[in-house]
Amino acid sequence: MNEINVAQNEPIFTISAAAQLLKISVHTLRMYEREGLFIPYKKKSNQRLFSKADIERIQCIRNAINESKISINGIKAIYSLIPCWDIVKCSEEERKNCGAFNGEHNPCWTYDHKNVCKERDCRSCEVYSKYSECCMIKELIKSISR
Amino acid sequence: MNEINVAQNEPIFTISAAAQLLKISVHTLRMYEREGLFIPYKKKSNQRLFSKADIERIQCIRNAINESKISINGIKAIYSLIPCWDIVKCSEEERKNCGAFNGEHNPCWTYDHKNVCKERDCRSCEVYSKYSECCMIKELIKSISR
DNA sequence: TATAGTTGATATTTATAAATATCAACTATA
DNA sequence: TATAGTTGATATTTATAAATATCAACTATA
Repeated sequence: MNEINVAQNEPIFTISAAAQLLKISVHTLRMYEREGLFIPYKKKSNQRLFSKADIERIQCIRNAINESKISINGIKAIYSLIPCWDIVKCSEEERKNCGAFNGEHNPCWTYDHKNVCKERDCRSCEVYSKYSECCMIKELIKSISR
Repeated sequence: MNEINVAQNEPIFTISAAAQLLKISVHTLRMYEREGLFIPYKKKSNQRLFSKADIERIQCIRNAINESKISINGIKAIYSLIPCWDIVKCSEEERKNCGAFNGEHNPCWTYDHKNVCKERDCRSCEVYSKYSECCMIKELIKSISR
């Protein structure tokens, strides 16, 4: 009953398995990672592992690129609009010196964090994991404007 | 004193003048318009006219495409995240049937409006005119999350 | 310990978005 | 009323982002 039902965030797929599931090459996957579109789990040996949630996230990135014709830099710019400050509740002072808060080209998880985010693991941070789909970002903006 | 200082929103430049100022072709300008990136003023004869504000707006679009490498569809997706509903203060009911509120691919001003926006002229609407620069959109998201 | 898979880095190819060109019909302005 | 500019529509070119290929060194696993 639970050999099939693996937890959504359990890193179980190797890069080649992930590539097969997504029908793309391992090179493409590494390129997306280098661009900061996702953060895979890494073993001590530096080998990447992907969870089901990772696969879904990357599928969403694929759709944005191939169907919606949004360039990789466009996706990064959209990710940079996620109101992370509202989710992690960082201080005024912290925001002043935060590249993520002040930038508009890169997702927050691509920055070296000094503040409240330093202790956080971006991969399990709500900013990264919950709002991975483009449609979720607009929903988030809607929810904070209530 | 005021022959030089023309109002920012006065439509004074023909398409060829605008193209010269922006160092692009009139074809490219018409393409951007067809994509819904901007709305020029139109004379009764259907001829376009551009204001200084229009030129600035299009310069910002150019930078996004050429410097930031964001595709046209990427820019459209970013524009679609502008919380117009929070600016025009439309009702719950109106939001339910609004393509702009529910979509995530196109700027609100590219939709046929039925609601509160029907009476509004998008070109002079704050949603369109005030948040034309990409950096302003993040600022807007910040301001509504206070 | 041998084989299959992984790492990052760089170089090359390809797919296509963005830009340009061309057209005949229409409009502005001198 | 003649010329220069505009309109939209379609066809073509080009610039480059995205994808792929190749490499030697390293790691996993049977």
